[in-house]
Amino acid sequence: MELDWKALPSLASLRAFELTARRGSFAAAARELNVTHAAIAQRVRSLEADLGVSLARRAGRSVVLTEAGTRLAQHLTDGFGTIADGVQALRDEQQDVPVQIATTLHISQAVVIPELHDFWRKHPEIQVSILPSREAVDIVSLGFDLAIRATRGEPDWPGLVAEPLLESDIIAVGAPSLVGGMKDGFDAMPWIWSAGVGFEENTLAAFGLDTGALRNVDIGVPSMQLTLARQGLGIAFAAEILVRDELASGDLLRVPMPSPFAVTYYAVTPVGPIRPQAQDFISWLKETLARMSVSR
Amino acid sequence: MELDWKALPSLASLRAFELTARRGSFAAAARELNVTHAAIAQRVRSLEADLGVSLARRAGRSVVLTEAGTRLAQHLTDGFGTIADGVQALRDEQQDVPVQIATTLHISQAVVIPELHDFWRKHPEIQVSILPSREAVDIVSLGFDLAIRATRGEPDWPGLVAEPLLESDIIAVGAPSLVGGMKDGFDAMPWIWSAGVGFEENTLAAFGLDTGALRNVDIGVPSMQLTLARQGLGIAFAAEILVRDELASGDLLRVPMPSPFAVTYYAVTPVGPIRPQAQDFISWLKETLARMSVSR
DNA sequence: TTTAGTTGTTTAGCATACCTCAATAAAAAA
DNA sequence: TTTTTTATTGAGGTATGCTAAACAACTAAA
Repeated sequence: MELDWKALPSLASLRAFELTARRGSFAAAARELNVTHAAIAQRVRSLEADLGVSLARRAGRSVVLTEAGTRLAQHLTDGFGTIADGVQALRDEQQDVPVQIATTLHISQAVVIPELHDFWRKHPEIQVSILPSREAVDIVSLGFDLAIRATRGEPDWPGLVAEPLLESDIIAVGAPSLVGGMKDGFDAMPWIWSAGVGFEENTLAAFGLDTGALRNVDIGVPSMQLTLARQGLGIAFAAEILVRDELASGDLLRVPMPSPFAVTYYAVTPVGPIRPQAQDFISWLKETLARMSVSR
Repeated sequence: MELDWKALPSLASLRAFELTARRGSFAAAARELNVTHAAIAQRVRSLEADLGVSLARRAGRSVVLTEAGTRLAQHLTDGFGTIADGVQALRDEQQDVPVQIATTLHISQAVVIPELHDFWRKHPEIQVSILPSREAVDIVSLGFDLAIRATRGEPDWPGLVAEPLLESDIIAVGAPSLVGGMKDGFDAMPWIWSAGVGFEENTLAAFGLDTGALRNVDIGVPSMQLTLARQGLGIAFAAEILVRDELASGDLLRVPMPSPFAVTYYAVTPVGPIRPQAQDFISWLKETLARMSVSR
């Protein structure tokens, strides 16, 4: 005989009775389900009425199952136990898999890694795996839980969901030896950028610079740009949040040019459900960045 | 590990997903649960969000389970199957037990038995067992499902629940040879009743008769009273509903005295749940008696 | 015995989990 | 192509199941 849902009483009633049977009283079951004992009593009575069988007799202060009730409770405990096992297995097997995060080297070094100890303190059971990569990878087919990406304006990543984390100005920075004391004339200095990369050329244009006439230090590897700037080889631009520490320490100086625009950092996830661990990480990241943001 | 209810997602969501898994589409599951397919889609998505795992992917016109979904569905089908088996076993074992009805000979002969074919036509699977008894028996300790009892005024049977079925006037009847043509002087006729039975003496008093001066035919067995009346041995009183057929056929004539009061028939059940079969019988009885009542 | 604490019962009223409705999109069948 | 079936989404409604509160019944401690 195949499972027929129409023949089953309300699942809430079955749940209430199952726990009552194991705990021996309505009150105990109620505490465990976070409801009042009146609710449990109602469900059990409704189940009795539905089945037309007395399941529990009130014996003084607690309840005693009838013979029929005992047999039913056994089936319920077995059945719900199987269900709980299946759910638990699904949850367990994800517990071990680390949260896989794709992001750029800059973001991970400047923002995520320095604060990670705080996350591990709050969620010691969650493994985190960060993969820094040069360009945006396909997190869906590679099985990543999320990426941290920045973009100017509205995000447009098809098949992905973007949740805003933080907004940060794009600023120009250079080594103190290069920038110190200067007020203008920065278009005569060497700028560190990659020719042919649309975003970088657009950014320079937004600074009011002519990419054609500019002296260009092209290292080809974006992750090295700030390193070069720190060594005084030229002026680079970056999101303020990424260089804040170096500005504070004096390793870099801000070039006195107004920020042409800001970029927004997003937590990007595949459409569909998000693993609880990944959700925990995103929530933590959002809080952390918000805290960093106000302390600017 | 013991079953922990707090770790389980909503049971409605699990139910929706289980049936979706077996039927292969939201729409099919929705039809079987008598809900819209939008409801199913919502439940499944909520389950996915809760677990943080994709369970079903859209594959063209229907849905295909993911690997995780397949495993979960197996547990769910097993678990809910066990539960359904337990419930079904409880229902089956009552199916065979007949509905046990305690009532008086009069009521069963005049009201229940003549209409029983109609009940069997509507509920061929329900067994009915009628026990006619002289006085009210303890239906709780004897395990009866219900009794049919009449009383004047408000019912008062402790430990029992009484549902009104029908009201019927108490009238006086006699054989045509005895009553035919007479207009009054019935207090001079022999009356059939049992001395010492409170209800019968009160009834006579209500008719305006003096039990002390009345000629008394006391047969001792209430079930024989109407038989004696039919044979012309005296005048008896009874509820109108019980003698209607004999009045119609002319076997009995109504004595032209106004009815002093009416009695109400009740379906009486033990407190607590009522077996579905017994409930079916009571519902049928109520309808049947209501139909008989209006055709008076 | 009295008193205090725990538990079950009942009712009315309320809240929210779950559903319907309606409009859209997309795939398969006709 | 048009028609039919199915999934998706968001807004809004409602029935199930809950809370609240007052009571009754029992137990155990004072």
